[in-house]
Formats: sequence, structure tokens, C-alpha cells
Amino acid sequence: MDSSATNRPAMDDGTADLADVGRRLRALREERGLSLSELARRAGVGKATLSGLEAGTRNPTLETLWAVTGELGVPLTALFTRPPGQSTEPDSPVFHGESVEATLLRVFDDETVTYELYQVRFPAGTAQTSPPHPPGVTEHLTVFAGTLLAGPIGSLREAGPGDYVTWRSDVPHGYRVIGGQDVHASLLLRYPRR
Amino acid sequence: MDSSATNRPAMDDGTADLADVGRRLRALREERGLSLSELARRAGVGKATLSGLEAGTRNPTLETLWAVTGELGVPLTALFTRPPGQSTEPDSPVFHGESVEATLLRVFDDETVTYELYQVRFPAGTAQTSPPHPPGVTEHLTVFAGTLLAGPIGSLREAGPGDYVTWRSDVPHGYRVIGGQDVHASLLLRYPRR
DNA sequence: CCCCGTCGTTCCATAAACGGAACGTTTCGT
DNA sequence: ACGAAACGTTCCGTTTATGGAACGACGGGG
Repeated sequence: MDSSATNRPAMDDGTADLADVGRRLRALREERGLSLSELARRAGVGKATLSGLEAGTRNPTLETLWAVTGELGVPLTALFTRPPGQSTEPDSPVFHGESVEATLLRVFDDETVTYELYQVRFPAGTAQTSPPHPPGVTEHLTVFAGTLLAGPIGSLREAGPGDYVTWRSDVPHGYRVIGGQDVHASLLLRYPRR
Repeated sequence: MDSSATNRPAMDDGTADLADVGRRLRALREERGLSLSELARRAGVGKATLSGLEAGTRNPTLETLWAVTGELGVPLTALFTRPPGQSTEPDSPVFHGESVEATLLRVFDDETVTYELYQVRFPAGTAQTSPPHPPGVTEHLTVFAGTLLAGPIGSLREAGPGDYVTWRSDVPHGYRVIGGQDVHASLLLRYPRR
């Protein structure tokens, strides 16, 4: 499905498959001591729906998810956010250790422009290049910890804690971590609209 | 603006309705310069599906949402974040100054330094001064929308959309909004520790 | 022991979300 | 000016998510 040429940072929103969502939902229900039947009745959904949802054999509708999470009193995000403690699989450190993690903090829509604010983490040793974005897009990186080179390929700039780097991202650009420390940074993407 | 120890991303995922999700999805698509047809093709969903989804006339399936947001490169959460200017979660750390509204997005604790990332909103016409902070504290302001003067009193600098201003805040400093537009910005506070 | 209420799963007809095709419109390049 | 391509919307047959009902399993009380 995603086999196209799109290259994007690995979004750590805990995106999982239907089975994971089902497990999380069941855990949330059982924490509250609710039976499946009772939660289904309160949320106004069928028992079959909830049963299949928790088993991971159904592909729920957004309204169904809203109904259930609303009754559980949790935001929809709770179904996709990993509970603390099992954030990463212990037996697959390679994938987590070598990919950039980006979490979308905010999206700001304006009449003429949109901003996306990410918190990103580059593990030590990371080097990644990104293809050009549409014209006019700019990136604004504020470093919190660690040091890296970032910017357009060929004119990378060094940025350490507290530093701020910006560049037009309609050309190939990338990042390379310097030193043995992970880099934490805030990345602001600016998308002007015609 | 106090530094409470709560490390909690104030991610609005309010209870939006289908029309809101559709609007947000359309905005995310258009800021990338993608046509509806192309996004549908890349994401592997029907054009009718995407059209109805953006119009708010459909009740999408979780797999459909994953396909589309995955292709857009945003977490599912991006569809549920409120547009700026709306109220935030009731228990999120929101601080109201005279007229400034600041929301703590993130706290980063390091061995030697602490960062606090805020999203702030200065209503049009706002002018406010802040007393000095402890020595070594710096402020880093990234403007999202609107224009303002910010920095130490006596050497205010102008900053418009996309601009970045920083200053040492161990002296009296302040902000003054220019023009009739509200200012949205990201404010990073850096607290070095001995 | 038996009854009865509740548990979670499975079966089923209905409603609706889905993808493909056709449509009218707009935007190009020739 | 014309034709071709791409745009977003609408129509339509197929697929599938849904809620109600029926099911067997379990457990407590009379």
C-alpha cells in the first residue's frame, strides 16, 4: 500500500493494526470493571460490534469508535497511544534505533498558510535525506538536546542545544547527527497556500 | 508563566464531528498540493470515498483513515486537533497572563537544562512586560501568524510569520502586537541548571 | 438440583461504506 | 479555438460493518 516513493519520518503515533486497537480497547474496558454487554449497551452499539472490535476481526467506523471511547471517558487517541512501559518491542531494537521519530504536536491553519509543529528525535548516528517538498515550504528546527547537521544537501549547518536552523525544503535536504547523543528538536513545517 | 512539573503534551483531540474531520483532511491534502484524485490513488481508496469523507457525508472506516493519513504522513491524531483559537483540554496546563494565553506543549528534562515548549497566543493590541527570570534563562519565539515586537525592553525586535526571535530573559522583557491580527507563536523556554 | 440472569460469541438481515465508472467542469498544451 | 487530460462530484453494484436475536457457558440462589 505504502510502497510508493513517499519518504516521510516514522510517525510515532503508536499506529497499530486492528488487533492492537482491540487489545487496548479490551484493556480499557476491563480496567473499569465493565462487562462487554454493559459497555455495548451504554455506548449504544451492538454486542456483536464490540465483540468483533475487541477481537480485532472488525474494521470499525469512526462513529463507532467515538461512541465507545466516549463512554469509556478516554480520548480517541487512547486507542492508538502505546501505554507507557511497552513503548518499544525489546526484540526489535534495530528498527527503532535507526529511524527518525516524529510526533505531530500541533497543526495551525491560517487563511494563507499552514504550520505543522513536530517534536522529533534523531537517534545517535542517524543520517537521513528527504526528497524536496512543494515550492515555498520551509522547515524550522530548534534543537533541544544533542548536536546535528541539518539543512539542504551541500550546505548543512551545525546546530546544538538552543540553536535554530531554517531552510527552504523544496530542495533535497537532510539531517546527520553528530556525536554520540540523541538529538531532540522541535521541527516546524510551513506550508504556504496559493 | 510557571514551570509546573507536569510533562503532558496538550494534544487537543476534542470531540469533533465528521464535518470537522473532513475539513481538516482537506486542509492537510491541499497544503501538500495534492489533488483529490491523486491522493485517492496513492492511498488506495476510491475517489468517491475521499470526496465524501472530505465533505463530511461519510462515516469512514478505521482502515480508510489509516490509508489516507498514512499517505499524508501525519498521525491519525492530526484529524482531531482543533483549529487554533479554540479552547484546549480542560486539564491541560494553560496559563492566562494579562491577556496572553500560553499552553505548555512539552517539557524536556536533561541533566543540565530544562526546556519548556509553549504555544502562545497574543490577541491583537496586546502589550505586556514580564519581570526578569533567573540568570541564564533564554526565550525562543517562533511566530506562526501575525506580527509583534518581542525581546528585552529597549531592544525589541519585530517578528512576523516564520520569524524566530530569541533573547536572554534575565532582564525585563515583553511583547507588543503589531497590526490587527492575533499572534500565534511557539515559545521555547530554556532553564539551565547549575 | 434446577432455575434464571448474565456472560461473550455467532448467525443473520439490513444499512451503509466501499471502489469503479460516468459525468460535467476546468485547465492546460497545441 | 480546439482537443486532451485532470479535476471533483455523483451514480451504482458490491462488499462489509452494523444491531438484534439466538446460542452455549458459567455462576449464584432458592
